[in-house]
Amino acid sequence: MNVDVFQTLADPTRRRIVEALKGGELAVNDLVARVDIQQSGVSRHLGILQEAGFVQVRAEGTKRLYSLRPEPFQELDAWVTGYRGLWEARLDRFGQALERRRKARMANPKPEEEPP
Amino acid sequence: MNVDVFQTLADPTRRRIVEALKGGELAVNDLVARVDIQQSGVSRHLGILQEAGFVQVRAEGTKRLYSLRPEPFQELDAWVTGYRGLWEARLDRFGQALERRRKARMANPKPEEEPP
DNA sequence: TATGTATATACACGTCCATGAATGTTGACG
DNA sequence: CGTCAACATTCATGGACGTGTATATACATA
Repeated sequence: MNVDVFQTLADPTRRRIVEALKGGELAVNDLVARVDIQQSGVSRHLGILQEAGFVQVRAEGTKRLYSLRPEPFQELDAWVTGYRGLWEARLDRFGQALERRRKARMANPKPEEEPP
Repeated sequence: MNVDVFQTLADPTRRRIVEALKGGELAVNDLVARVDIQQSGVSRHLGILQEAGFVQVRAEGTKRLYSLRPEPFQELDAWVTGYRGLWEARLDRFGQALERRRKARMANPKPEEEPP
């Protein structure tokens, strides 16, 4: 977790891996199929992503299933929050009303399922 | 604007410049005083930030006043929004209530001033 | 016009890093 | 135990990039 979030996300291949994992956990070979680099490269990128806290691993037989972890994204969200004033302050009243409704929708995208 | 947002933000010196500009527009020499690299380096970083859409320039005599632009931050915000489900979906009902109140506060930090 | 200040650009250098090829390791299964 | 499959690791290499030094450009002022 000592590696920088932005530096980790700077590589386009790493972002493609992260976006592929948005749909749920995937094995290394599945990722190799979606990112057009060698398997060794994917493994190294996954190591970097893991060290930065972006992914976690789960062994299942010989396969290693990688999935996303929320922490670095929260960190990124907190960082960009410090700059929201750049555009939110410029919204007029009508725009602010729209914005509030958009946020309400985002906080409640669909009726949430029951916790287990 | 053809340069990648993450790649632009990957450099720590560039982030220090951006954070220094959060307080408002600054001349190049002011930035040199806050970032411990040479003036030529600051100018080159500002060029990169400008090409990526992060900053804009305004000439005043021989000085060039740089200030932030909202677009790349909005782009970053939109990107991380695609991953908010990673932690928001895991909140239980109590946490969700807290989260909604936090968002309401953020959408309405204080009574907004009148537009000019 | 001459001089100083503010900023941008050119050039060279060293370092970091993403990639491919090859090899190592571990688990499954006959 | 031998073989195959899935994945990690090592090594070498080419390219990108941040930095400093030096130089160029533009503006202000005497």
